[in-house]
Amino acid sequence: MRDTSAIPVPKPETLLDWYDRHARKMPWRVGPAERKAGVMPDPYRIWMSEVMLQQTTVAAVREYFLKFTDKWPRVSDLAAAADADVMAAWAGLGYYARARNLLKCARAVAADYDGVFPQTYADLLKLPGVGPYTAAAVASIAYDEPAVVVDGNVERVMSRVFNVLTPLPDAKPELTALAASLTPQDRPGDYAQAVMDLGATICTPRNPACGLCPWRDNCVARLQGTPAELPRKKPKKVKPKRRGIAYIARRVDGAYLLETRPESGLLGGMLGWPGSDWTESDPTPAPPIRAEWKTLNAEARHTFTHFHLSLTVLTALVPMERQPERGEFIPAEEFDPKSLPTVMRKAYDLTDSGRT
DNA sequence: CATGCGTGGCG
DNA sequence: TCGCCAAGCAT
Repeated sequence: MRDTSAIPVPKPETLLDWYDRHARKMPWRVGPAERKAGVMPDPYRIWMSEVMLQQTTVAAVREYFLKFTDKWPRVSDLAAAADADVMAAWAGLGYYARARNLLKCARAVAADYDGVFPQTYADLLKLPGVGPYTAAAVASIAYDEPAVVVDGNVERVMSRVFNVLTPLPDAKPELTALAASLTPQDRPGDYAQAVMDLGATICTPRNPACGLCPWRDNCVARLQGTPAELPRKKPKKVKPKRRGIAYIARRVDGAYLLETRPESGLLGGMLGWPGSDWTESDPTPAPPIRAEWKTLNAEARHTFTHFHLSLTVLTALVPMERQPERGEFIPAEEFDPKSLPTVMRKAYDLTDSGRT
């Protein structure tokens, strides 16, 4: 193996210089030039963006961020919102516990902190839906506290620069310590965003653009010729296949029979079609209302984090006076398929109404 | 502490 | 078509 002991440890200043020239523009971001001029970001908007960005791409977050901050410009506005409105606005973004915690957090800030976000890592960490990453990101970006920000980008950059061969998640403490060793006292917020920009645009999972990297002469994995092999990860489990039945009942006045799912668990708190459990064996029929159910030809296919789902969709037209055993009828003018989680919208899209 | 928890894009 | 992946958190 090549002797890498002579490779200099990377300097945060080098990355910050790169960030000054290449920072990506985002709706929630205060750019490096503005930031140097003394402009501070709105903690509410930083927190909102960070929660949305948890395990989610910038491209997907953009429109949701604009929608949320337009509807609810301040944390007090969000705190006063109805649960169903927030869940409906979040529909399609995934990981719905984030939306429930977002609202809980806004209400906690309004009630316990007089509508002003706490300003330290330690206090931020107490908020619902705010873990080590988000607390550090808000503390550093919104308040310039030199907190140690460790997300997937940072893990990837650190594992390559320092050639960490331990697979994740075991490597997490080591990578966190390495990240801490580089976190500067000066401009910690810009530095945190710089590492994430580097990971997103240069130090990418596949085909990293090492030639353009400001730390190219400090990266042990690059000097070894193996940056794309890092970080190593423990093998994942295979996703089982499950099946289920969804019942889409439309009343003659156009109202749809829907139900709000339980607060916890899969798609918790979201609106959905009544149906069977989703199981690996044959699903047990469970029609929510007496009707002449017709099975659609196509099935709705969807993959969740930990299983594949194939959903058989049944439809029926029911008379006004018929009472459902589960769920409630939502008037046609209040029904918007965009307020459904994606699997439920896919089922709707298979119906005659959904295709028109 | 391993597991549950979405979605869309990309190679 | 398919596995991997993206600014993680709660339990």
